[in-house]
Amino acid sequence: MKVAVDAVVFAYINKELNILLIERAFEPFKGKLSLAGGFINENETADQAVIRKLKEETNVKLNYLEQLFTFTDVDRDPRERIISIAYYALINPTNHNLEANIHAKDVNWYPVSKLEYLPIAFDHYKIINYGITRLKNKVIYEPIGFELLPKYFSMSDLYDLYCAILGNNLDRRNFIKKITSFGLLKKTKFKTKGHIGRRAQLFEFDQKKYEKLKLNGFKFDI
Amino acid sequence: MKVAVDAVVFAYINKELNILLIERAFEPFKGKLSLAGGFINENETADQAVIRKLKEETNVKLNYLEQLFTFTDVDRDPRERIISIAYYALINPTNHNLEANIHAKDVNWYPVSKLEYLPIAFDHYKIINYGITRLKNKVIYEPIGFELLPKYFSMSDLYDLYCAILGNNLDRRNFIKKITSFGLLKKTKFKTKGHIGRRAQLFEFDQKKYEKLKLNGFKFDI
DNA sequence: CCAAAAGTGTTACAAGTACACCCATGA
DNA sequence: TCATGGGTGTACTTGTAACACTTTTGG
Repeated sequence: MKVAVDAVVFAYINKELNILLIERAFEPFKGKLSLAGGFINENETADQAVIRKLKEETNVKLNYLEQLFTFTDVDRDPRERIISIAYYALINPTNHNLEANIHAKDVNWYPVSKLEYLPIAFDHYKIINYGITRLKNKVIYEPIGFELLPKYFSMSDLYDLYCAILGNNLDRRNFIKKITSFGLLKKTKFKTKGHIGRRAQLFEFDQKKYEKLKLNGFKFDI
Repeated sequence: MKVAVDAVVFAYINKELNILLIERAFEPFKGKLSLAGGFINENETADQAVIRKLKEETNVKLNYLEQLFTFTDVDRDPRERIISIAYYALINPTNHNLEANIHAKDVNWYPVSKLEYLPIAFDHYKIINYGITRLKNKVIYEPIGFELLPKYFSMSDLYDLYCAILGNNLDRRNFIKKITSFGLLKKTKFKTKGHIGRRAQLFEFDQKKYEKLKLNGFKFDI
């Protein structure tokens, strides 16, 4: 019995949630798309294996990594019994430019909205959907959305991101009112530029303040 | 690399949350307490392995089973590299009488409140705490508490259970008001007996109605 | 001056919280 | 008749939801 890791890697590109998939060069499922992943070495944890494999296969750097679920169906790999410890990861725009990566030949971003039309290998479609569900649930009560945005972002960026993840049922004013009420966004001295329309104030998420508040029982909740 | 399962099995006994532990007969950690579990066979899923091992080792029957987390620290077992897919399970009073079980010689229930004083083997203390945290979080937004109670239960049973799990910060009247408002408790024709004081109405959880409501977007939430 | 995106408050309604007394029963 | 646990309602506070116009800016 072998043990592998697989990672559902999310990025926020062109106002859409995207995931990272690799075009397989060999059988089984040659030419189809699969998650990044691979076997765990004897001397590393599963977390370390994910980070190593993502570096090897795609050269992306992760902002956030969390274990998702372990898939153990007996026939999930046609070759032999392989158990997969699945993860999901978030990366921000500084790190998701694949052009800059040497190893990224057959690695690409695919919008979540188009997944159903793609040929996805193994049980990875199931794993991806599990990841999307977890992200939707978690983004509501943990401030992990910021890991998908650049360090400085506008309220509109943040609002659009939440709409992209959750599916548009948010009232813009109420969203801003609530997120502002936590006092976790530091106003920076910067504004957006290079676009039409009014310039937006840029903010920065105050991670340290969040850690402190959390210790005192504060719960982030959109 | 070997793959095992371990289960944090919860029962509600004497108004306290208890977990099932086995006294180890052999080294390593001989005489210490460990979770029920064991290796996964080549032809079974992890879920099936948990059910099989619990039957073999403790003969208890599970009401609810859910994967918790996969623990992969390199040195978590002193003998060799063993990855553990941890589960938590809930069982109700019909099934938690260990006296009736042949294999249950060194298997016992231990109140969660006394865990810190017990000698617990491997990284199982960590796994148990992970399980307790998950149970606390999940019992709030999924109706899994009922799996710890007998089929027919009183409002006081339910209230006491939630207090035992969450730690007493509940207002009795508000709790009953809320849980009643869902309309998921069927009044039975039975009442408690064999105790002093006024007799309590017994209720039954309406699983089918819950499934239906859930499809329509209903969210259980204490 | 126009098109585009940013920014900003109020009101109505729903939900949550705090709180105390009477009832039924068997011993 | 008393001790024990069961059962119930209201007022207040807080949070959520719905909703539209003005401001800034570059072209």
